[in-house]
Amino acid sequence: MPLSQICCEPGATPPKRARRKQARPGELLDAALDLFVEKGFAATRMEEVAERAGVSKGTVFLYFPSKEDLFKAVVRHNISGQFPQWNAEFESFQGSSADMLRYCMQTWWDRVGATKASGISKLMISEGRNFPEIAAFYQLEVVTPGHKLIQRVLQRGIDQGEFRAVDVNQAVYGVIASMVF
Amino acid sequence: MPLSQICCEPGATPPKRARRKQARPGELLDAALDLFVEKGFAATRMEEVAERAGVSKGTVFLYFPSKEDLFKAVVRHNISGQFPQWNAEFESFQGSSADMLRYCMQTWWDRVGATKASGISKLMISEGRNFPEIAAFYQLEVVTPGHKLIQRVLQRGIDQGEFRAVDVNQAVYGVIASMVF
DNA sequence: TACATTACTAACCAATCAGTCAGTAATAGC
DNA sequence: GCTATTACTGACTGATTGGTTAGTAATGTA
Repeated sequence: MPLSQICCEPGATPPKRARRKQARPGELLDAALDLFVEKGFAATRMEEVAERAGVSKGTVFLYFPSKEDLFKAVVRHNISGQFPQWNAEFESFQGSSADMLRYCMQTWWDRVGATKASGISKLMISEGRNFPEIAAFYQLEVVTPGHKLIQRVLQRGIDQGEFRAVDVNQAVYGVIASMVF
Repeated sequence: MPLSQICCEPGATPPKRARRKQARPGELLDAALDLFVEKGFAATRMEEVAERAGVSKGTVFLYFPSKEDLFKAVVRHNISGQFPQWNAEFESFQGSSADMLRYCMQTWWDRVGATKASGISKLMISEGRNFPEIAAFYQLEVVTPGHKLIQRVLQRGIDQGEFRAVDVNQAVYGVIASMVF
Protein backbone atom coordinates (compact mmCIF):
# COMPACT_ATOMS: atom_id res chain seq x y z
CA MET A 1 0.00 0.00 0.00
CA PRO A 2 1.44 3.36 -1.00
CA LEU A 3 2.36 5.60 1.89
CA SER A 4 0.10 8.34 0.59
CA GLN A 5 -2.94 6.20 1.33
CA ILE A 6 -2.15 5.34 4.93
CA CYS A 7 -3.64 8.54 6.25
CA CYS A 8 -6.66 8.60 3.95
CA GLU A 9 -9.88 6.69 3.92
CA PRO A 10 -10.16 4.12 1.16
CA GLY A 11 -11.82 5.55 -1.91
CA ALA A 12 -10.87 9.11 -1.17
CA THR A 13 -8.65 10.64 -3.85
CA PRO A 14 -5.27 11.30 -2.23
CA PRO A 15 -4.09 14.87 -2.74
CA LYS A 16 -1.28 15.23 -5.24
CA ARG A 17 0.81 17.32 -2.88
CA ALA A 18 0.29 16.20 0.70
CA ARG A 19 1.96 18.31 3.40
CA ARG A 20 3.32 15.93 5.99
CA LYS A 21 6.25 17.70 7.55
CA GLN A 22 6.22 15.44 10.59
CA ALA A 23 6.55 12.17 8.72
CA ARG A 24 8.99 13.16 5.96
CA PRO A 25 12.34 12.82 7.71
CA GLY A 26 11.63 9.29 8.91
CA GLU A 27 10.31 8.19 5.55
CA LEU A 28 13.31 9.68 3.77
CA LEU A 29 15.72 7.99 6.19
CA ASP A 30 14.01 4.63 5.66
CA ALA A 31 14.09 4.99 1.89
CA ALA A 32 17.74 6.09 1.98
CA LEU A 33 18.76 3.18 4.23
CA ASP A 34 17.19 0.69 1.85
CA LEU A 35 18.86 2.17 -1.19
CA PHE A 36 22.29 2.77 0.34
CA VAL A 37 22.41 -0.84 1.57
CA GLU A 38 21.11 -2.21 -1.70
CA LYS A 39 23.18 -0.17 -4.17
CA GLY A 40 25.96 1.52 -2.20
CA PHE A 41 26.55 5.21 -1.56
CA ALA A 42 27.80 6.36 -4.94
CA ALA A 43 25.25 4.38 -6.95
CA THR A 44 22.25 5.66 -4.99
CA ARG A 45 20.70 8.72 -6.64
CA MET A 46 18.94 11.36 -4.63
CA GLU A 47 16.01 11.22 -7.03
CA GLU A 48 15.56 7.52 -6.28
CA VAL A 49 15.46 8.23 -2.57
CA ALA A 50 12.84 10.89 -3.22
CA GLU A 51 10.80 8.59 -5.43
CA ARG A 52 10.80 5.77 -2.89
CA ALA A 53 9.72 8.17 -0.16
CA GLY A 54 6.97 9.52 -2.39
CA VAL A 55 8.26 13.07 -2.79
CA SER A 56 10.17 15.07 -5.39
CA LYS A 57 13.92 15.45 -5.34
CA GLY A 58 13.75 19.05 -4.14
CA THR A 59 11.98 17.93 -0.99
CA VAL A 60 14.87 15.72 0.02
CA PHE A 61 17.17 18.75 0.00
CA LEU A 62 14.62 20.59 2.09
CA TYR A 63 15.25 18.15 4.94
CA PHE A 64 18.88 17.17 4.31
CA PRO A 65 21.34 19.71 2.92
CA SER A 66 23.42 17.23 0.91
CA LYS A 67 23.81 13.58 -0.01
CA GLU A 68 26.58 13.20 2.56
CA ASP A 69 24.40 14.69 5.27
CA LEU A 70 21.61 12.32 4.36
CA PHE A 71 23.99 9.40 4.71
CA LYS A 72 25.29 10.64 8.05
CA ALA A 73 21.72 11.01 9.27
CA VAL A 74 21.02 7.41 8.22
CA VAL A 75 24.03 6.20 10.20
CA ARG A 76 23.03 8.22 13.26
CA HIS A 77 19.42 7.08 13.06
CA ASN A 78 20.27 3.40 12.74
CA ILE A 79 23.56 2.91 14.54
CA SER A 80 25.50 5.58 16.34
CA GLY A 81 22.42 7.23 17.84
CA GLN A 82 22.13 4.24 20.16
CA PHE A 83 25.51 4.68 21.83
CA PRO A 84 24.35 7.14 24.51
CA GLN A 85 21.76 4.64 25.68
CA TRP A 86 24.24 1.78 25.60
CA ASN A 87 26.78 3.79 27.55
CA ALA A 88 24.13 4.65 30.13
CA GLU A 89 23.22 0.97 30.48
CA PHE A 90 26.89 0.19 31.00
CA GLU A 91 27.09 2.67 33.86
CA SER A 92 24.12 1.21 35.69
CA PHE A 93 24.65 -2.47 34.91
CA GLN A 94 24.71 -4.57 38.08
CA GLY A 95 25.41 -8.15 36.93
CA SER A 96 28.69 -9.86 36.12
CA SER A 97 30.94 -8.54 33.36
CA ALA A 98 30.49 -11.76 31.42
CA ASP A 99 26.73 -11.24 31.44
CA MET A 100 27.27 -7.66 30.42
CA LEU A 101 29.45 -8.65 27.48
CA ARG A 102 26.85 -11.16 26.37
CA TYR A 103 24.16 -8.51 26.76
CA CYS A 104 26.14 -5.99 24.70
CA MET A 105 26.73 -8.46 21.90
CA GLN A 106 23.14 -9.65 21.90
CA THR A 107 21.84 -6.09 21.80
CA TRP A 108 24.17 -5.14 18.96
CA TRP A 109 23.10 -8.20 17.04
CA ASP A 110 19.38 -7.54 17.56
CA ARG A 111 19.53 -3.83 16.78
CA VAL A 112 22.21 -3.73 14.08
CA GLY A 113 23.79 -7.05 13.07
CA ALA A 114 20.51 -8.75 12.19
CA THR A 115 18.92 -5.69 10.54
CA LYS A 116 19.38 -3.81 7.29
CA ALA A 117 21.75 -1.49 9.14
CA SER A 118 24.43 -4.18 9.00
CA GLY A 119 24.68 -3.39 5.31
CA ILE A 120 26.04 0.01 6.26
CA SER A 121 29.15 -1.57 7.72
CA LYS A 122 29.77 -3.57 4.56
CA LEU A 123 29.21 -0.40 2.58
CA MET A 124 31.87 1.43 4.54
CA ILE A 125 34.37 -1.36 3.94
CA SER A 126 33.89 -1.23 0.20
CA GLU A 127 33.33 2.47 -0.45
CA GLY A 128 35.07 4.16 2.45
CA ARG A 129 38.23 4.74 0.47
CA ASN A 130 36.40 6.77 -2.17
CA PHE A 131 34.68 9.05 0.34
CA PRO A 132 37.20 10.10 2.99
CA GLU A 133 34.83 12.56 4.62
CA ILE A 134 32.27 9.84 5.26
CA ALA A 135 34.93 7.32 6.30
CA ALA A 136 36.22 9.75 8.93
CA PHE A 137 32.70 10.36 10.17
CA TYR A 138 32.04 6.63 10.47
CA GLN A 139 35.30 6.07 12.29
CA LEU A 140 34.47 8.88 14.72
CA GLU A 141 30.83 8.04 15.38
CA VAL A 142 30.69 4.27 15.09
CA VAL A 143 34.05 2.51 15.14
CA THR A 144 35.71 4.43 17.94
CA PRO A 145 32.68 4.53 20.30
CA GLY A 146 32.03 0.84 19.73
CA HIS A 147 35.64 0.01 20.39
CA LYS A 148 35.63 2.11 23.57
CA LEU A 149 32.47 0.52 24.91
CA ILE A 150 33.75 -3.02 24.53
CA GLN A 151 37.06 -1.92 25.96
CA ARG A 152 35.36 -0.63 29.08
CA VAL A 153 33.37 -3.84 29.53
CA LEU A 154 36.51 -5.96 29.26
CA GLN A 155 38.46 -3.67 31.58
CA ARG A 156 35.67 -3.85 34.14
CA GLY A 157 35.84 -7.64 34.02
CA ILE A 158 39.59 -7.61 34.51
CA ASP A 159 39.43 -5.07 37.34
CA GLN A 160 36.87 -7.20 39.14
CA GLY A 161 38.96 -10.34 38.70
CA GLU A 162 36.43 -11.99 36.40
CA PHE A 163 38.56 -12.04 33.24
CA ARG A 164 42.22 -12.84 32.86
CA ALA A 165 44.43 -9.76 32.40
CA VAL A 166 44.87 -10.07 28.64
CA ASP A 167 45.77 -7.16 26.34
CA VAL A 168 42.46 -5.31 26.21
CA ASN A 169 42.96 -3.80 22.76
CA GLN A 170 43.73 -7.18 21.25
CA ALA A 171 40.75 -8.74 22.94
CA VAL A 172 38.46 -6.05 21.60
CA TYR A 173 39.30 -7.10 18.06
CA GLY A 174 38.48 -10.68 19.00
CA VAL A 175 35.06 -9.65 20.24
CA ILE A 176 34.37 -7.48 17.19
CA ALA A 177 35.53 -10.16 14.78
CA SER A 178 33.12 -12.67 16.29
CA MET A 179 30.28 -10.21 15.74
CA VAL A 180 31.24 -9.27 12.20
CA PHE A 181 31.33 -12.90 11.16
CA MET B 1 62.66 10.55 -16.48
CA PRO B 2 59.67 11.03 -18.81
CA LEU B 3 59.03 8.15 -21.13
CA SER B 4 59.34 10.41 -24.14
CA GLN B 5 63.02 10.84 -23.44
CA ILE B 6 63.97 7.19 -23.11
CA CYS B 7 64.33 6.72 -26.81
CA CYS B 8 66.11 10.02 -27.50
CA GLU B 9 69.65 11.14 -27.02
CA PRO B 10 70.12 13.58 -24.16
CA GLY B 11 69.89 17.16 -25.30
CA ALA B 12 67.76 16.39 -28.34
CA THR B 13 64.38 18.08 -28.23
CA PRO B 14 61.84 15.27 -27.84
CA PRO B 15 59.12 15.39 -30.48
CA LYS B 16 55.78 16.57 -29.18
CA ARG B 17 53.94 13.71 -30.81
CA ALA B 18 56.01 10.54 -30.83
CA ARG B 19 54.57 7.63 -32.80
CA ARG B 20 55.24 4.49 -30.80
CA LYS B 21 52.53 2.06 -31.73
CA GLN B 22 54.50 -0.91 -30.44
CA ALA B 23 54.99 0.39 -26.91
CA ARG B 24 51.60 2.04 -26.28
CA PRO B 25 49.46 -0.92 -25.22
CA GLY B 26 51.92 -2.05 -22.57
CA GLU B 27 52.41 1.44 -21.22
CA LEU B 28 48.67 1.99 -21.08
CA LEU B 29 48.12 -1.31 -19.30
CA ASP B 30 50.77 -0.47 -16.72
CA ALA B 31 49.34 2.98 -16.09
CA ALA B 32 45.82 1.56 -15.84
CA LEU B 33 46.87 -1.18 -13.40
CA ASP B 34 48.48 1.40 -11.09
CA LEU B 35 45.45 3.66 -11.12
CA PHE B 36 42.79 0.96 -10.85
CA VAL B 37 44.57 -0.55 -7.85
CA GLU B 38 45.19 2.83 -6.26
CA LYS B 39 41.78 4.45 -6.79
CA GLY B 40 39.35 1.72 -7.81
CA PHE B 41 37.54 1.22 -11.11
CA ALA B 42 34.87 3.93 -10.91
CA ALA B 43 37.21 6.59 -9.53
CA THR B 44 39.86 6.10 -12.19
CA ARG B 45 39.37 8.51 -15.10
CA MET B 46 40.45 7.58 -18.59
CA GLU B 47 42.20 10.94 -18.92
CA GLU B 48 44.38 10.09 -15.90
CA VAL B 49 45.37 6.80 -17.47
CA ALA B 50 46.29 8.68 -20.63
CA GLU B 51 48.26 11.29 -18.73
CA ARG B 52 50.25 8.72 -16.79
CA ALA B 53 51.06 6.86 -20.00
CA GLY B 54 52.11 10.12 -21.66
CA VAL B 55 49.40 10.28 -24.33
CA SER B 56 46.12 12.11 -24.84
CA LYS B 57 42.78 10.63 -23.90
CA GLY B 58 41.84 9.93 -27.50
CA THR B 59 44.82 7.62 -27.87
CA VAL B 60 43.60 5.36 -25.08
CA PHE B 61 40.38 4.76 -27.01
CA LEU B 62 42.48 4.02 -30.07
CA TYR B 63 43.88 0.95 -28.34
CA PHE B 64 41.00 -0.02 -26.02
CA PRO B 65 37.41 0.52 -27.13
CA SER B 66 36.02 1.29 -23.67
CA LYS B 67 36.92 1.63 -20.02
CA GLU B 68 35.54 -1.82 -19.32
CA ASP B 69 37.65 -3.29 -22.09
CA LEU B 70 40.71 -1.58 -20.70
CA PHE B 71 40.00 -3.11 -17.31
CA LYS B 72 39.49 -6.56 -18.79
CA ALA B 73 42.77 -6.23 -20.66
CA VAL B 74 44.52 -5.32 -17.40
CA VAL B 75 43.09 -8.44 -15.73
CA ARG B 76 44.10 -10.65 -18.66
CA HIS B 77 47.58 -9.14 -18.85
CA ASN B 78 48.29 -9.53 -15.15
CA ILE B 79 46.28 -12.52 -14.00
CA SER B 80 44.11 -14.69 -16.17
CA GLY B 81 46.50 -14.68 -19.10
CA GLN B 82 48.75 -16.99 -17.11
CA PHE B 83 46.24 -19.79 -16.72
CA PRO B 84 47.04 -21.53 -20.02
CA GLN B 85 50.68 -21.82 -18.97
CA TRP B 86 49.73 -23.02 -15.48
CA ASN B 87 47.37 -25.60 -16.90
CA ALA B 88 50.09 -26.82 -19.26
CA GLU B 89 52.49 -27.14 -16.33
CA PHE B 90 49.87 -29.16 -14.48
CA GLU B 91 49.60 -31.61 -17.38
CA SER B 92 53.32 -32.24 -17.54
CA PHE B 93 54.15 -32.09 -13.84
CA GLN B 94 55.99 -35.22 -12.71
CA GLY B 95 56.53 -34.78 -8.94
CA SER B 96 54.20 -35.49 -6.04
CA SER B 97 50.84 -33.74 -5.77
CA ALA B 98 51.95 -32.11 -2.54
CA ASP B 99 54.93 -30.58 -4.32
CA MET B 100 52.65 -29.53 -7.10
CA LEU B 101 50.26 -27.81 -4.73
CA ARG B 102 53.16 -26.00 -3.11
CA TYR B 103 54.46 -25.03 -6.53
CA CYS B 104 51.05 -23.69 -7.59
CA MET B 105 50.68 -21.61 -4.47
CA GLN B 106 54.22 -20.30 -4.64
CA THR B 107 53.81 -19.34 -8.29
CA TRP B 108 50.52 -17.59 -7.61
CA TRP B 109 52.10 -15.70 -4.76
CA ASP B 110 55.14 -14.63 -6.78
CA ARG B 111 53.20 -13.62 -9.88
CA VAL B 112 50.02 -12.20 -8.37
CA GLY B 113 49.75 -12.22 -4.58
CA ALA B 114 52.95 -10.30 -3.97
CA THR B 115 52.47 -7.84 -6.88
CA LYS B 116 50.26 -4.89 -7.60
CA ALA B 117 47.87 -7.29 -9.33
CA SER B 118 46.67 -8.48 -5.93
CA GLY B 119 44.95 -5.12 -5.64
CA ILE B 120 42.68 -6.21 -8.48
CA SER B 121 41.16 -8.93 -6.32
CA LYS B 122 40.44 -6.45 -3.53
CA LEU B 123 38.94 -4.14 -6.10
CA MET B 124 36.57 -6.82 -7.32
CA ILE B 125 35.41 -7.53 -3.78
CA SER B 126 34.55 -3.91 -3.15
CA GLU B 127 33.28 -2.74 -6.54
CA GLY B 128 32.05 -5.93 -8.15
CA ARG B 129 28.48 -5.32 -7.11
CA ASN B 130 28.31 -2.00 -8.95
CA PHE B 131 29.66 -3.40 -12.23
CA PRO B 132 27.95 -6.73 -12.92
CA GLU B 133 29.47 -7.05 -16.37
CA ILE B 134 32.98 -6.87 -14.94
CA ALA B 135 32.12 -9.10 -12.01
CA ALA B 136 30.86 -11.78 -14.39
CA PHE B 137 34.01 -11.46 -16.47
CA TYR B 138 36.21 -11.83 -13.40
CA GLN B 139 34.25 -14.84 -12.22
CA LEU B 140 34.58 -16.46 -15.64
CA GLU B 141 38.23 -15.69 -16.31
CA VAL B 142 39.83 -15.72 -12.87
CA VAL B 143 37.72 -17.27 -10.12
CA THR B 144 36.43 -20.31 -11.98
CA PRO B 145 39.71 -21.27 -13.71
CA GLY B 146 41.63 -20.84 -10.45
CA HIS B 147 39.10 -22.95 -8.63
CA LYS B 148 39.26 -25.64 -11.31
CA LEU B 149 43.05 -25.76 -11.32
CA ILE B 150 43.32 -26.29 -7.57
CA GLN B 151 40.51 -28.80 -7.77
CA ARG B 152 42.43 -30.83 -10.32
CA VAL B 153 45.59 -30.77 -8.22
CA LEU B 154 43.72 -31.99 -5.14
CA GLN B 155 41.84 -34.63 -7.11
CA ARG B 156 45.15 -35.89 -8.55
CA GLY B 157 46.52 -36.20 -5.03
CA ILE B 158 43.47 -38.15 -3.88
CA ASP B 159 43.45 -40.40 -6.94
CA GLN B 160 47.10 -41.26 -6.36
CA GLY B 161 46.50 -41.98 -2.69
CA GLU B 162 48.60 -39.03 -1.49
CA PHE B 163 45.77 -37.03 0.06
CA ARG B 164 42.86 -38.19 2.16
CA ALA B 165 39.56 -38.36 0.26
CA VAL B 166 38.10 -35.13 1.63
CA ASP B 167 35.40 -33.11 -0.11
CA VAL B 168 37.40 -31.49 -2.91
CA ASN B 169 35.24 -28.38 -3.24
CA GLN B 170 35.49 -27.65 0.45
CA ALA B 171 39.25 -28.18 0.42
CA VAL B 172 39.62 -25.76 -2.48
CA TYR B 173 38.20 -22.99 -0.36
CA GLY B 174 40.69 -23.86 2.36
CA VAL B 175 43.56 -23.53 -0.08
CA ILE B 176 42.26 -20.27 -1.53
CA ALA B 177 41.60 -18.78 1.89
CA SER B 178 45.18 -19.46 2.96
CA MET B 179 46.38 -17.57 -0.12
CA VAL B 180 44.03 -14.63 0.23
CA PHE B 181 45.08 -14.06 3.82
C1' DT C 1 -13.94 34.58 1.85
C1' DA C 2 -9.55 36.95 1.75
C1' DC C 3 -4.90 36.92 2.86
C1' DA C 4 -0.44 35.10 4.77
C1' DT C 5 2.48 31.36 5.44
C1' DT C 6 5.07 27.42 4.02
C1' DA C 7 5.64 22.46 2.39
C1' DC C 8 6.30 20.97 -1.86
C1' DT C 9 7.26 20.59 -6.97
C1' DA C 10 9.58 20.56 -11.34
C1' DA C 11 12.29 22.86 -14.37
C1' DC C 12 16.67 24.34 -14.30
C1' DC C 13 21.94 24.85 -13.65
C1' DA C 14 26.72 23.31 -13.41
C1' DA C 15 30.18 19.92 -12.95
C1' DT C 16 31.89 15.52 -14.28
C1' DC C 17 33.40 12.14 -17.41
C1' DA C 18 33.07 8.26 -21.07
C1' DG C 19 33.37 8.30 -25.67
C1' DT C 20 33.82 10.78 -30.68
C1' DC C 21 35.89 12.89 -34.56
C1' DA C 22 37.82 16.45 -37.58
C1' DG C 23 42.15 17.82 -38.09
C1' DT C 24 47.48 17.56 -37.57
C1' DA C 25 52.02 15.95 -37.76
C1' DA C 26 55.20 12.04 -38.11
C1' DT C 27 56.52 8.43 -41.08
C1' DA C 28 56.67 5.47 -45.43
C1' DG C 29 56.88 4.91 -50.34
C1' DC C 30 57.97 6.84 -54.53
C1' DG D 1 61.08 16.56 -52.54
C1' DC D 2 56.20 15.12 -52.94
C1' DT D 3 52.26 12.46 -51.79
C1' DA D 4 49.77 8.88 -49.09
C1' DT D 5 49.10 6.79 -44.90
C1' DT D 6 48.18 6.68 -40.11
C1' DA D 7 49.30 7.47 -35.06
C1' DC D 8 47.98 10.95 -32.41
C1' DT D 9 45.64 15.16 -30.42
C1' DG D 10 42.28 17.96 -28.05
C1' DA D 11 38.07 20.21 -28.51
C1' DC D 12 33.63 18.59 -28.51
C1' DT D 13 29.16 15.92 -27.32
C1' DG D 14 25.82 13.70 -24.61
C1' DA D 15 24.39 11.50 -20.58
C1' DT D 16 24.31 11.61 -15.78
C1' DT D 17 23.44 13.62 -11.37
C1' DG D 18 24.08 16.70 -7.13
C1' DG D 19 22.22 20.77 -5.96
C1' DT D 20 19.12 25.41 -6.71
C1' DT D 21 15.09 28.14 -7.06
C1' DA D 22 10.94 30.36 -8.93
C1' DG D 23 6.61 29.27 -8.52
C1' DT D 24 2.35 26.51 -6.78
C1' DA D 25 -0.93 24.55 -3.80
C1' DA D 26 -2.22 23.19 0.80
C1' DT D 27 -3.11 24.98 5.25
C1' DG D 28 -3.89 28.38 9.06
C1' DT D 29 -6.08 32.62 10.61
C1' DA D 30 -9.38 36.32 10.57
